[in-house]
Amino acid sequence: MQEVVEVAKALGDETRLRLLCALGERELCVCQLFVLVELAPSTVSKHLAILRAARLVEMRKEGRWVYYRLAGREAPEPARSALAWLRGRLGDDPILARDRRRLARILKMTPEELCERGCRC
Amino acid sequence: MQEVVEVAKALGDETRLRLLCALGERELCVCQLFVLVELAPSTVSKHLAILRAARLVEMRKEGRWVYYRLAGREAPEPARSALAWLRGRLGDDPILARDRRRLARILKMTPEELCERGCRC
DNA sequence: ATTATATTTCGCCACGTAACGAAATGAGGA
DNA sequence: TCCTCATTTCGTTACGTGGCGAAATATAAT
Repeated sequence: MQEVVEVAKALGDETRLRLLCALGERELCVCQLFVLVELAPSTVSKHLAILRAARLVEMRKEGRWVYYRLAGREAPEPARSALAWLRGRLGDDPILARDRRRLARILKMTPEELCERGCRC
Repeated sequence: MQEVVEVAKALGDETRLRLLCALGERELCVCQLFVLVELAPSTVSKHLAILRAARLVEMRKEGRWVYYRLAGREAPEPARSALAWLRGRLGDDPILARDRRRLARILKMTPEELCERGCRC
């Protein structure tokens, strides 16, 4: 049961849902994520740690950058089915729609470019 | 999205999962529920209000007693699918197993008997 | 080696929330 | 009507959580 509680708690926050939604189609670098949600790097890092503890996302280090992606086949059932539940439920939200538009622009830059333009990561 | 956040928050608490699990098979009176989870009536009442706000349960008044049950067909999609998600995920937990045993004994009494025996609701 | 920089950890503050008991509410019964 | 009693609401307290900036960590580049 504790595992279910942890997953549900992780999903019970608007910022974390935005992050999961952004990761729906592709993996993203932390610097792309905090530019997207417009919060301090430390704040986004903490959110990602919570999602990771609930096994909803996985991470991958590449040089100076850290990439996050949604949990895959090897994730425990509660997390996997929760992601499936989410996918069906986050269709037409104005905040998420705005995020998708902003993300499209962010994706036109590589993490290198994004950070050089004074995102001051 | 706010609706999804509210449902997830409601599910992110052990006591509330125990209540939902107990309501899985049948409706129950508040006095049965707080005897089950061994918390103060006011505490259980608040948990039920949170579950009700998230549309995960419905209530029915009958005389002095109030009965709660899981939300049915007329509940909004996020709540209904969340309950379906839950059902598959709360199988073999020791706390829930204990609750089932205790609930079997509680169900042998009517709410009248339960309250007369000094449950001091 | 030293510096620069992407991310995380830590310490703090403001706010949310779970617990309780006391008081309020509301429905029956006397 | 007045009283009883099941439930909810209110007020309080302790603890959890989201936010930030500063310091620590780790990796590349010079």
